Amino acid sequence: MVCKPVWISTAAFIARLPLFEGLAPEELTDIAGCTRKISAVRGEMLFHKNEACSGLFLVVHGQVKLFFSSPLGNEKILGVFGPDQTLGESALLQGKTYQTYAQTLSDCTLLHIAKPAILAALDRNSVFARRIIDRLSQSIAGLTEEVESYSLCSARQRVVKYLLREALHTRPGADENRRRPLVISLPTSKGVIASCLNITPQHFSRILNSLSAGGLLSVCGRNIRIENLPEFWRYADDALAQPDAEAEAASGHGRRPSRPRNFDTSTRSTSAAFL
Amino acid sequence: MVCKPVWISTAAFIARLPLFEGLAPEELTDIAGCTRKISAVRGEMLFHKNEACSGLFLVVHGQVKLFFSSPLGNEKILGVFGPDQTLGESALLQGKTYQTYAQTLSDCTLLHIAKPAILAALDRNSVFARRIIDRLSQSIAGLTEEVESYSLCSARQRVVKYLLREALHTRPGADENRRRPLVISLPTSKGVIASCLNITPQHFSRILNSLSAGGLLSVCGRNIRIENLPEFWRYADDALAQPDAEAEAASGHGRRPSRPRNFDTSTRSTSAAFL
DNA sequence: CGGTTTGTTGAGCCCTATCAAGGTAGGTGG
DNA sequence: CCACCTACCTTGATAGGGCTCAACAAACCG
Repeated sequence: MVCKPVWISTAAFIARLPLFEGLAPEELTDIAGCTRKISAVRGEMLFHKNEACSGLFLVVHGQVKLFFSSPLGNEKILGVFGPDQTLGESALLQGKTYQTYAQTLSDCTLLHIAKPAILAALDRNSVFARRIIDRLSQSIAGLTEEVESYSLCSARQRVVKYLLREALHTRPGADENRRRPLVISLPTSKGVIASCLNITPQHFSRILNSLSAGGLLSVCGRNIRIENLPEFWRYADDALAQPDAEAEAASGHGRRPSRPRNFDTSTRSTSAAFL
Repeated sequence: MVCKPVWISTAAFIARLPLFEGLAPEELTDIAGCTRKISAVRGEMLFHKNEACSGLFLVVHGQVKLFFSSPLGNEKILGVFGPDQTLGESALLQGKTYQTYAQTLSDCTLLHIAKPAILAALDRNSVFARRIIDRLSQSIAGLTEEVESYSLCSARQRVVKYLLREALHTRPGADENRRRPLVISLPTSKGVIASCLNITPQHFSRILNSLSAGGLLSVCGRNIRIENLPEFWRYADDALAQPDAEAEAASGHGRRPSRPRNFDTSTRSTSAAFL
């Protein structure tokens, strides 16, 4: 069912990407010259945590996961990357080591652009630099949102938000007033998605069930139909920890709005500078 | 104990910062020309979430917190920023809106550099661009680490790791083999730190107690003395959820009246089986 | 000295993880 | 075509980490 793409030249593939748009032809050929093609089977490691970063990875075809792993063997997936996406930007540009592991989720074709080529382009071309900066900023925005989700949202809400995002991604036109059911198909396995959302597969399954029981959606394998979009939005916006959809809202004990807390007069600052 | 700094020219203050190092004098004066000084009392909002970003904030004196807030009034602090640190880089460079709220934790002096000045410098000076890129990458590294912590570490471990980081920050030389106790003083209130670590103040307090009962550290107000550094490291490295250290010790004493200004070393013998 | 902010302690409960089996589905070989 | 294997997913039971609620103690401040 997955059709192997016809292989075109690396230069052509690179030139096609928004990231490299506007580079001069000779700059592109420079970069293409420092690029090598990688074919990886499913389950192959692309890089390890704490490994020195050698360049930028570019997914041509297939899926790659970025993840952490604890000594106990637990793993947390930071994200899944598909065609035309890049891996390892931040490590590359910090001149440091990778912070995560990267492993293919399926057979993959990748390009690897050597570090010096990127750095050279960065120095020479301010438009390219600007584009890199945009990209890093978006990364920050995404991570920040993730932290917000973990901190302020329940697992249920994270699931709802995820589905909503996914839905709008597949059909950008569908706005919140749209009444018609919206069908989305999960981009990868449920287990992987669960890990991305920082919950266990079991819990994810139960949440989906519960939402289904509440009439919000219906599940059929990896296809999910959102039956009640407005309710979805309502749920995502509220930070209300909704009692189980079918368990009745009888116990309406909302949490007490806590006063903003803790001022302080000392001078130092906490952790390393974010933002 | 906090001494109000003598006010020097904004140009001089800016030139002093690593971020702007290497800029030509006229570039610096350009930037200084677009900079205004802000004096804020404690509790003042610097910006709101979803507000358009007008420029870069620079802390001269005082502390500012970056935080999210849920409809329920719960708040999660992303970070606390002190003298010489900057706020809002990523929003600025994405050309988008702020993702967090910013509020002063104490009376503050700040500088605000208008957006166009930064963007211009970025375009003109590739060294500056490079420095911004480094900074954004560091941001990403920090946030990534944060996500890792939330995903793979218990609250206890996050506390230990935080203290360790703080300890090494105040005394960089102290390496893990050092046996001597290490005293650190928390840079801000415990409530704020708890929020940064994504736990409640109550839980934070209990964890500190438990670590104290285990002989790992002793607490006196905002001063914390790490008694057993190697054990700290061991704990931070393992992802093991250690069984409660003082389960048996609980019956020992009801409470420990804290003595002002002095560490209380007498509370208990350290012979209690830990681990 | 009273009011306010900050920190501690106790009791109870809920969300979520863990452990442990089952189902299902797709691919492979007989 | 069926048996079998290996992911992948679901379901059930149980427990525990961390939060909530509620006081109270301590420190701070004018």
